[in-house]
Amino acid sequence: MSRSLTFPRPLTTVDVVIFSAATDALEVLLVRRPNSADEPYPNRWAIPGGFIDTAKDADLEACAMRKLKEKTGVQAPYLEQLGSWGNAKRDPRGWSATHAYFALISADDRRQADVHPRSQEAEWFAVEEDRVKERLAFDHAEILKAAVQRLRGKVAYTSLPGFLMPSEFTMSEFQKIHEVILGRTLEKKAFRTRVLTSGLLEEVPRKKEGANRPAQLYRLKNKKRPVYFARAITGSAIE
Amino acid sequence: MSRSLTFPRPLTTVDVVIFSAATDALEVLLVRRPNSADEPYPNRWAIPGGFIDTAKDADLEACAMRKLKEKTGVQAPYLEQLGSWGNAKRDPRGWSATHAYFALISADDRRQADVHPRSQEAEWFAVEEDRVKERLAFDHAEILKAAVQRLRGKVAYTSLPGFLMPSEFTMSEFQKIHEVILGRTLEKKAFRTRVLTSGLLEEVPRKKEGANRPAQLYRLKNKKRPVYFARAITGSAIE
DNA sequence: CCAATAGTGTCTGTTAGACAATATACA
DNA sequence: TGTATATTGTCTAACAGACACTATTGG
Repeated sequence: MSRSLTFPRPLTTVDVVIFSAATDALEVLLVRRPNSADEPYPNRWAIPGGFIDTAKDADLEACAMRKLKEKTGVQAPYLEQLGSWGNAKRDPRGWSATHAYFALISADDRRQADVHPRSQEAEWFAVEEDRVKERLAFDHAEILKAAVQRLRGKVAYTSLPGFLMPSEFTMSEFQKIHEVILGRTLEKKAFRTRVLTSGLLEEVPRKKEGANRPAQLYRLKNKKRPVYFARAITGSAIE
Repeated sequence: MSRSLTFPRPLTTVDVVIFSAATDALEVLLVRRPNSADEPYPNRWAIPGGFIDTAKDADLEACAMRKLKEKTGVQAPYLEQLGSWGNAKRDPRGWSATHAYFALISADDRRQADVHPRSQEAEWFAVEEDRVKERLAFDHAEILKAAVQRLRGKVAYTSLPGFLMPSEFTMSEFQKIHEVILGRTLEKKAFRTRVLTSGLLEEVPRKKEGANRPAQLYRLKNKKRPVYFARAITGSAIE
């Protein structure tokens, strides 16, 4: 047998930072660690994830999808690899490495996402700046921070926020999500022009009625791939 | 003991895609797999890397640095996490995952980089489009492709090529590297203006002499961090 | 003077940003 | 009519791209 196989193997996990948008905040789904003495960080809130099941998981992404499905019931949202974190100290059980993903859940899926009746306690938490109020298990605060910064960075030059919207939405609602993620207001006309000339959206032959002028409804033309802009919205953090 | 520790652990490696620039091509450092029957892909060219040594490597990045040092002798170039690849099939020895990094080696370091007298045969190969001519071991062709695409994508809106240059260089040389990576020519004036107004470079009080008008020499102002541009050079692939 | 490469002048087109003006609903 | 939100008009500044022109060296 090859010498290499005798190396001690790190513990290997996959974690998925799951974002969704509430009316006026970006939110992240966290799960509570089991309350048992032989588990690390008992009772702490954590990013959903866990060990790779080499029997069930064909590859890393499939494993991430499985975790996502287990926590939210959601099938195919936007899923992107975020990075990996591995060192000797992050898990008291030994040298461990996690492959981190981040997922965007549409407002529609979120309403269906049935977070409670599952094995583990789970809850949506508002993201402020680049963290949540709770102390997280492991190095999950750092991973969450990286996820938020990646998302924020990409908002400046991609259409990622589209994946957080319901199936139909107004331009103002779309702008609002951008503002929530970026943490600052955007100029209305510039935003509309940018979005409309990009061909990212198509009009729905319907308007959203209210106590004021009705707003045109739009939907994503492509629910699979984001659009990349050649120019960033300036002033925002660039990843 | 916690149930989770009984999961079979994937094999875990770290690979480093090491780029450097020749006069008219982007090059990548590959190593030859050992020629022994109990090793997978004997004799094939591969991206340098290997198993994590949980005793020596404090974290993933340290492991990547170690691999880099072992192959090139280079200490601190530009090193960025590229992504991870893991599935049941990529290594015949079992479910395995690799944490891939990519590194940029300056032309100066490359001249010093003493690639041959090491344990393993190593060689620089020209990158064409997003691959090399040789068939690579494992899924390394895919990883290399991702690395090239990432680099190419970032060239459109960052100063990454700066890390491939020697310590002093002319504007034309700098532009040439951009062109080599992007695979197309760039407009001279636009390039110079973009670079010079960005504050990325500073003049060296010296000129490069030749059989024609001498050229101003420049050097990077910041050898650690790349500069991000708000506008991409258009027409190029966006990551 | 010629060849070769370095470097500039100037015009155009695109688009983000600022900000004011107008439009359309309900009460 | 008044209030609220949607949508448009218009001007400016920044900057990439195109392209022609000038500058400076050695031979």
